[in-house]
Amino acid sequence: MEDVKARGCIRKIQSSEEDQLDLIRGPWTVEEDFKLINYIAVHGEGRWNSLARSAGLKRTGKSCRLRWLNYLRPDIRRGNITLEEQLLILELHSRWGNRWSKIAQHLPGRTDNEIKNYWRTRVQKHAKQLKCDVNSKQFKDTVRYLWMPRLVERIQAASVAAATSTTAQVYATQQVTPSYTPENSSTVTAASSDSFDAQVSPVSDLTNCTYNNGFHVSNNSNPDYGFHAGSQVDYSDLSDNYYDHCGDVGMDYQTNNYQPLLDGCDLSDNLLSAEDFLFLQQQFNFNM
DNA sequence: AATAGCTGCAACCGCGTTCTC
DNA sequence: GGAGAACGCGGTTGCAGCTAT
Repeated sequence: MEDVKARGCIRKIQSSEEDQLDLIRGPWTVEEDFKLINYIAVHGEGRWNSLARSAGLKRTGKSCRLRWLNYLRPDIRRGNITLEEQLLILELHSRWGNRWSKIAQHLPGRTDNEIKNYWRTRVQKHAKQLKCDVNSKQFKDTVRYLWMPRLVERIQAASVAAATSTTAQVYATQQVTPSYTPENSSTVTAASSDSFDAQVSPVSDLTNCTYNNGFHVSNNSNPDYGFHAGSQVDYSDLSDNYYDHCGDVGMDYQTNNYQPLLDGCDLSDNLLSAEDFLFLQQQFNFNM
């Protein structure tokens, strides 16, 4: 557990009403965490204002809820955002925009706050480096036609590497079904009524796509999407939605199909090489 | 070694929506 | 049906730790 006491001072809420209650704000202490965890273990969550009082916490209900949901919940998945998660975030954000909570529903163990922070600190950083607006069509195209294919490449590479080393042993000893084979790539239907959820195909569809030189996007059985190796990118000639052809991105979280790819993958953040950036900057300057 | 600038992320805030009485 | 409370979401802030100079 993080030593929250190490962070900043604890301040009192200024408003008179809350001042009377002697409410605390700022970083949570270990003691407060224990109080909250223990109380929820016995009484369950919800009714946060009364929960805060009953648990003896001098916090607002909001603060307790946030602490629980974003940090203390037992199913919180900590650590770096994996390549698969990055891919999913990019895809879902392209569909839903800043609907962080909705996006988080598709990344078990990740909170909306974490995804939001990831977007602001990593994705927006790339947009800034490219000197373009994160909401611009050009940047969205970059994400879709360069960044996402790069991620797919790296997922494939990690998958291959894992398969040739320890994965076989894991499969043999744990009887884990190998992931993303055509045979087991059955469609998963999720509970939500959103169009995305209606048919969530496994990532095998996605990784069937081939990428040449980072800019050529093609598919064994699908039409070309506008990028060609050695040629300039023609943004005006792009398909409206590459994934309409390449298959909906989606991870099968409900089976073992997902977990093998999560293990041992490269977690570094260098998604776009210097060459990529130079190329893209030239593209942006050309189009401005 | 000092420090200025940057990064990542936990926590807060405001506001719209949903729930409860 | 209405009012107030509670909840949930997206945007923003503040600060510890890291990096560059």
